[in-house]
Amino acid sequence: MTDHENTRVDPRILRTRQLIKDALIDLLQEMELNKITVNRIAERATINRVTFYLHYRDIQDMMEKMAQEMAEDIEDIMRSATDKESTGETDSLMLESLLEHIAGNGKFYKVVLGTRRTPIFTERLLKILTEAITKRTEKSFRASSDVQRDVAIWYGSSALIGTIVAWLRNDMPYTPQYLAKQLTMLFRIGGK
Amino acid sequence: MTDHENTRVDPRILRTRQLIKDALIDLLQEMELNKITVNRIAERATINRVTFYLHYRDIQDMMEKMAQEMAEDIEDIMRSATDKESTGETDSLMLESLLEHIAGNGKFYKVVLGTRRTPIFTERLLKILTEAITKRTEKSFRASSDVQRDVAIWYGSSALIGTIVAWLRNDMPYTPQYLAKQLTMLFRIGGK
DNA sequence: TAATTATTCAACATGTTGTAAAAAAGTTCA
DNA sequence: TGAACTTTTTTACAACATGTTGAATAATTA
Repeated sequence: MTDHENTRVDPRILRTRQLIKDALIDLLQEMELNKITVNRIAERATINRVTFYLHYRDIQDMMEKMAQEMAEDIEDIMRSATDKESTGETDSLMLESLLEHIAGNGKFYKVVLGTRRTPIFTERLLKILTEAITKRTEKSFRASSDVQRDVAIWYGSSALIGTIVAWLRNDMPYTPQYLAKQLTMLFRIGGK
Repeated sequence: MTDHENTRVDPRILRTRQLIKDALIDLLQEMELNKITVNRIAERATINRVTFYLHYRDIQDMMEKMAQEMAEDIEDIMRSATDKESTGETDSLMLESLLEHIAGNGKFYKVVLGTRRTPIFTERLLKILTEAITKRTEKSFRASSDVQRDVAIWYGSSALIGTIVAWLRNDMPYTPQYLAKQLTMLFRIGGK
């Protein structure tokens, strides 16, 4: 997706890794994870099977690395949304940026978040959202409604990620902006 | 979990299937799904590997069948909660019965819902909750807040299942009754 | 161009999968 | 109880997947 590399890297490495990643995303659209082998990935990526092992320990390891990259991308996006705004609309903007990013890489996210095949990615995003909400409600949480704070955080973060997943599964029927607004409304009234 | 069988079944079949299921749950507590082989399941279940194939096509098939059984159990529970109540507190009672059932089979649910290893189960429960909420809001939905009904349903059902998962992961720090109350409150104010 | 690094090729041991046929063990029911 | 039936075990097999090796070829760098 993004680069993440400052030091000059051998273009063969970049090319090979990209081919492998594309191949995996490709295969995940077609079959369950347990049908995907290093062999198939190598074939699809038009590389030698041994080359795969020069870059990743196994498929699991590869997915963890991809999830890590995704998490870094998303954290960057959310950080810069927080930075550039000083009005009170930070979380609405954060959501909007996040959804735009997801929509912009729809093919990737539809596979890794929208299918049941790769829980690592969903897990990772849930963690990011949970942390964001936890931070956000650090001071503003009002215990008025007798709701436990941790329950409210569980509730809100799962709601966000679940809605994003459903949105992806339904091929993003709303614009990122509109969905961000909807989510902000739901999020404000409940779970806070 | 429950029986589901009216016709008399050879006790060897029941015994073997139970051994296999227990073995899988056992192994899922210890390792990722991709490390679990039919061999390991058979060893742990103290049955012959070939016997596994007399009952299930493969591990995937086995998990689908287990998820189906879980779904039937849960649907029974929710149906009887709906039946026995005529006051307006149906959904609170439904939630409470559901959470009690989950708590009562904590070891099982902690593994199949609380880990990232078996998305089929989470998926299945999400579907049940989504349908329940859809039915529940069929007439009572008020479009007052400019929130799309489908978005509200995505939001609410994901919130419910996500909270249950988090509750399991944290070893159920609240009683089913208390959590049901909390969820009902959160659910009432948001997502409707 | 020379040195370095990445990729390919061929090969290997080890383990998994799914299936088969026949023997052994357990269950049912007259 | 004993005979008929069903399930489980045993042994065996072919196909495929895994992870690693050492040596060759190819691409990049400087």
